[in-house]
Amino acid sequence: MALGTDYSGQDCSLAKALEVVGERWSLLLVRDAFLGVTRFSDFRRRLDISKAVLTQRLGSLVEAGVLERRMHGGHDAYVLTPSGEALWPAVYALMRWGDATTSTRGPRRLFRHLPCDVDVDVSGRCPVCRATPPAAELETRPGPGAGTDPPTNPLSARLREPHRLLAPLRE
Amino acid sequence: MALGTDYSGQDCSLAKALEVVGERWSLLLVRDAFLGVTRFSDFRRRLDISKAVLTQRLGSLVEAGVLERRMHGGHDAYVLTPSGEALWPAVYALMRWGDATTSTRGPRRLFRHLPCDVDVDVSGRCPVCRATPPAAELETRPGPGAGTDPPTNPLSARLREPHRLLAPLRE
DNA sequence: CGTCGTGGTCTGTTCAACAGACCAATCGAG
DNA sequence: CTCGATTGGTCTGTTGAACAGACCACGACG
Repeated sequence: MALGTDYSGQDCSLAKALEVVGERWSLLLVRDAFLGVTRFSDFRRRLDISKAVLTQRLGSLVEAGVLERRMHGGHDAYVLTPSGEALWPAVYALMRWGDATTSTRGPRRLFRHLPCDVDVDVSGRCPVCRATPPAAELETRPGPGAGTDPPTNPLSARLREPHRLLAPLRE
Repeated sequence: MALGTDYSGQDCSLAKALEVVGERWSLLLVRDAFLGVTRFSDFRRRLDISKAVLTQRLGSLVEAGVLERRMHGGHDAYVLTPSGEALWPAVYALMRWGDATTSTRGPRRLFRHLPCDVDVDVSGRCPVCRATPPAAELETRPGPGAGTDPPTNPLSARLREPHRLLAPLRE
């Protein structure tokens, strides 16, 4: 999308947002970052994306301030910045719409507000404390709409187990 | 994006959603549909998109059940279906993220909950009735972050005036 | 020392988006 | 009725992004 990525001349917040996260793969990378994926090769395993494009996407997300790249011994780690974490409501809303339109058995993934120990509602709000919790306070687990096939790789298996959002899966 | 539009093999609601609205232009078309745009030529005027691609995008949104095409005398009208209207929380969340990351003077557009006569908050909720109102109950107007240049065409000028979402601008 | 995993770059190909020409149907003005 | 403008497209040639896959440098491990 990159050439056209500049929806220039548009005085619109949505267009600005899409210039950053509207390209192919971008939001799926952000989603996996919320789930705890941090490494180049792990993003690749999850997404079946070409290396060149992954390099480019991670680079542009870093440049846009959505991800931060941390050198970490032998390997790198890409983690969400506060600005990237602020994408959570948008990611959640799109997931719920995807569930509503394509799943007959309910959400594929559920999110529990850890301090209150309840699942958030369809608008992302905690029914107990009535707040819209940030991703860091949520734990995710498969929902009734989740697929039944065995995961294709150990990484995806780990991502299916209940775990806190934003917690890196590897040190 | 269309070839790759099938994020196939992904058991993920976000991927399903992006297969429908993740292509270039799609969400901007949906945004304009919320603002009341219904006609082929009006989408074109707003978006500076090639005719062939617009034809294709409108077609795939209709096929996906997001838009409905109504023959209407000499011209056609594309209007949001209930499923399309359900995209409002996602569109709103992305707009707010776009504002937060690219606007220094606040939101470019504000949304008022008509029954309660108050602006909705950053999470899309009405501070009075505490509900997350559907788009049909909202009125929009320019916010403090809106651009100051004069609109490039009469259509965009009309879209700047306060008006109810989903209300067609033309009969 | 060989080999595996990591994190890339480079090359050739394919396919979607683009600009712009063209066109049939309809509508309003004269 | 005729003329021109508008609407809602289709078609063609070009460009550029995504893709598959080869290659490579570095470090860890056995």
